[in-house]
Amino acid sequence: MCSTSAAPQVTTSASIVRVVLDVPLDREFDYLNPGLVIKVGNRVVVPFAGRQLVGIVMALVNETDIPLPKLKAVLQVFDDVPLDAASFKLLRFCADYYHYPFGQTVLSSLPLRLRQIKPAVSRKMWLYHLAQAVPDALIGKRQQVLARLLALLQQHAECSEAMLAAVSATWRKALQPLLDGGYVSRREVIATRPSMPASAQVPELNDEQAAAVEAILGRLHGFQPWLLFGITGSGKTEVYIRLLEKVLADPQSQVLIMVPEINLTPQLESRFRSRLSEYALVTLHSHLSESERLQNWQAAQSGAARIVIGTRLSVFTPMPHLKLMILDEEHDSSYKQQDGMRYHARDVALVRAKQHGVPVVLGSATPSLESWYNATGDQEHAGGRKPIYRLLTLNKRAVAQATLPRIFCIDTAHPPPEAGLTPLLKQAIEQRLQRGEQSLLFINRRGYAPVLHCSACQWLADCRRCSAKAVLHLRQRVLRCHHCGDEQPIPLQCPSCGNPDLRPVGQATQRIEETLQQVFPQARVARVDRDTIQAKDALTTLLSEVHAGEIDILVGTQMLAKGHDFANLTLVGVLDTDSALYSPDYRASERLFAQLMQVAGRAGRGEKPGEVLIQTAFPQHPLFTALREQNYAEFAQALLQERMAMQFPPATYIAVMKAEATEYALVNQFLTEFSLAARAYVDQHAATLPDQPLIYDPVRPGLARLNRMERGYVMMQSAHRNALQQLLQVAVAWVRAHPLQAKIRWVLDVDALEY
DNA sequence: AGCACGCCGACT
DNA sequence: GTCGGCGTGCTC
Repeated sequence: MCSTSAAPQVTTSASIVRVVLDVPLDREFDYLNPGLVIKVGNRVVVPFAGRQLVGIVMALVNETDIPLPKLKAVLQVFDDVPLDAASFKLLRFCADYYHYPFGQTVLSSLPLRLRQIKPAVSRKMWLYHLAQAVPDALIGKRQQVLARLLALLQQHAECSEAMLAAVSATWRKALQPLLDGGYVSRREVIATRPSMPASAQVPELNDEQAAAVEAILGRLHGFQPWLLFGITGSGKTEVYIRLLEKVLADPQSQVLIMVPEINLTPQLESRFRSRLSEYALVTLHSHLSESERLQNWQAAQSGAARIVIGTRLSVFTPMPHLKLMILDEEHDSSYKQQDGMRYHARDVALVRAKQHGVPVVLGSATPSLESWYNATGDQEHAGGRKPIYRLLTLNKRAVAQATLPRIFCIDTAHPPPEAGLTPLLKQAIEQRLQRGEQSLLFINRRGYAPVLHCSACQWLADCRRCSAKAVLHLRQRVLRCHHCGDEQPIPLQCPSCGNPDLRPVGQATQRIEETLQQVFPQARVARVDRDTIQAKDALTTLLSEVHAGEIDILVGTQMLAKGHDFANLTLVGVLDTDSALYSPDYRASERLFAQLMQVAGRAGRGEKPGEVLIQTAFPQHPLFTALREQNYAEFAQALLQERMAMQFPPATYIAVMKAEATEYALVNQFLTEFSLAARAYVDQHAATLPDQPLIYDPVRPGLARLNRMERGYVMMQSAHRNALQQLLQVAVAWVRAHPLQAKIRWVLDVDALEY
């Protein structure tokens, strides 16, 4: 059949299979079908450069440009079709927008089990029921097993596999004819973990919450982004629950809820489980085992799971009946993927909602400036941008008695703090101890002290692999780099001048914990940071101790900032955040404000009023003025004006070409050539581009060396997304063809948050 | 990204 | 004499 004649290469039937693979080559690969039954969307195993890979069939074709002798045959086909058309559309958009190879985009959206060659055995659970009366004639006299199965099905509305298996080990085989004949049907069930005892306590909505619910429910059909701007404790979760109750009442519906880090917000999951216990709920996050992940993913993909709660990756989970998306804590930077395809789950969610024609709710007490801009538009300039999102505001705390915490700054300039603590803060802690209330001290630095210093020659301990200081960890007796994890022994004397008097300088969690124990010997002090919370449920254990009142003072990093409700916690102390006030990173103050609002929200969640004391040398800083008034809107407006003036996002769109190598000279050469080529493109196409993107010279990031790699980047910026995208397409093609690209590591970060 | 093919140093 | 170092080049 196949001729050996020259081009054009044509075969007589659709015997060529076009496949995408998890390789950094942005194209499809053709294989011969050796006579297997293959459908578009199937997973196949194919030979590729001396190994075997799993690919996804994109098309079945008759012709190929590849010389026939080069074509290899598909080795194996799995009969599942994991991704639907809507998923491919979303993945295609992302591959284009983030300039990432389509094959890698597609494959990385699948659970690991579906990317592996061994067949993915899914452990689905089914419930069986009688669909219609079975004529007696169908049951043979000797079919005792079948008769007993039937009796069981008549007794019960639904039978689990375990019930049927109790009849006979051969139940599957016996039942099959009735399933085939349509007399018995089955439905998939999701193995739900025992939910919390259904707390029948349904809180009443206050007027703001009710208005928000009503507004969103009034526009359930069609694409509509909402920004739910609600202060901490204003009851955003209750709003979500009410929305879900309404949306899920339609049996043909699914809801996707995204959270920053699910293991840090177990309370959200359990509230959904107990309040919406009649709906199958699955979670998708990094703490699942691979088989759980596969099972949950498949439950979402089949439509059996009605509620999916997941981290950023879940934005790609196929959901055939998706009707609503919710993205909680939308400002959280963990929605941005920091390796591989550097997508932002919030932005992808918006695109997905638009493609599906469904609403998307972004919730936050401190929205990202991007979302704030989209929800409020450009208020400063006449004829400026109109809002794209609808803004809903929750200004009141949901628990009526709970009042907002009072926020004060303690000036560290006048009476300098002793071992990190000002007298005023110590007094406040003392008061709480006397009243039997709890305090939380927030310091965003783990370890004992951030630097080790030689008093004689001013030497400071550096990381050996990074351009960063090594952090002193006294308990483990090491100097550790928080960027690369490298550890080195603590020197007994200064390596530079031999002076044995090396001193820890500055404060970190371990040291504050030690100080507190000295100052308040009777207090029960606990520390929460990545070093103490290594065991899987250490955090849960500790939190329950806090709830039980077994802890008086908590010291911790931002781990403590998120979503925990401590009714008896009435004091939050914030130590040493000044470095973020004058950081060169223009996003630092936005992040600091969000972080401080979040920790402040930990105080006074119950009926007792809370107090927040912030130690700072700059109490007059506008950030603190806005924080004291808890006026995010005003602060955001001021920041936004600044960004407009500086032409930083969200006033403009940016993309960053990042490169690293062991020699900076290589990085510099590559990036210099890159910026020249990019500028040449922009100059040549000035007439046709909607805007001339700005291309900066190569510069080094704040952390110039990381893990022995010298780093650099080129920033590209434009007020027009399309202009930037057109440039990026050419720029990436240029890089892929460049001889240096194999010698260095490069990545394009579209809408980069950090560089 | 991997893996193979390919030419130069210290080892059973 | 080989085992293996990782340089460059390709993958249907």
